[in-house]
Amino acid sequence: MTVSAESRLIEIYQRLYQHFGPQNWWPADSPFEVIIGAILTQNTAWDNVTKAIENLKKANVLSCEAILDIPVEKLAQLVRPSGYFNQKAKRLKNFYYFLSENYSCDLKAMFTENMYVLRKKLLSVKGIGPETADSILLYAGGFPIFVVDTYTYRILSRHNIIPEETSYEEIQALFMDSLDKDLDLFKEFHALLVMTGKNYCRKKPRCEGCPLVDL
DNA sequence: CACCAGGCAAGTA
DNA sequence: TACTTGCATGGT
Repeated sequence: MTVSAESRLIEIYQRLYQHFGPQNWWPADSPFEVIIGAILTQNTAWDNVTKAIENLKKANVLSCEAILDIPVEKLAQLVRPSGYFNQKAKRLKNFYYFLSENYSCDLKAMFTENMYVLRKKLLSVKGIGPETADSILLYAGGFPIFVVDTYTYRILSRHNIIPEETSYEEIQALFMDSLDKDLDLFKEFHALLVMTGKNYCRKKPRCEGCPLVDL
């Protein structure tokens, strides 16, 4: 990694923060809701996720035990607005089964684990990949780990800060090696990248003809 | 009508 | 290992 890449990230953060201000992510009332949202928002617009979470609230399905008790078909209907509802109902079940078996449904107990040990365990749950695991660790668990998503990749590659083929973990390491390990910084930076990432067109590889945001 | 959204797992060669 | 495909609703 180059020194210039490090300073570019810090510069980008300063500009985004000055322009948009604090985002106060994750938008949720509790760590429980953060985890639900992290699974439901996979490749899905957040507005649809809020509808699904509203359904869960109305049905009073707001605990580890409730998720495990409700039939998967009913759970699927409740989360239907978030798309991929059959898959996501299973994924919610998978995570809360994992939480039940290993930590007696106690999130605080789970978060006493070492960050990277827990990350590996989360990745072993079917339906939890790198971004979902890191979102849970950062925004529900308060661990200083950086969340990488499609916008993060898109912005960095468009501005030629990283090559096209850079992996998730490489991008994550770039941020974590460049920035102070500050929880609020990690939370805000990821949120700001999502905000501005929506302004980038999706075409590959270098989005010929598409304007870049002035970072 | 087409395209996209805060991914991930499973199948194929 | 390196691609490809299925999953699916709702907004623009």
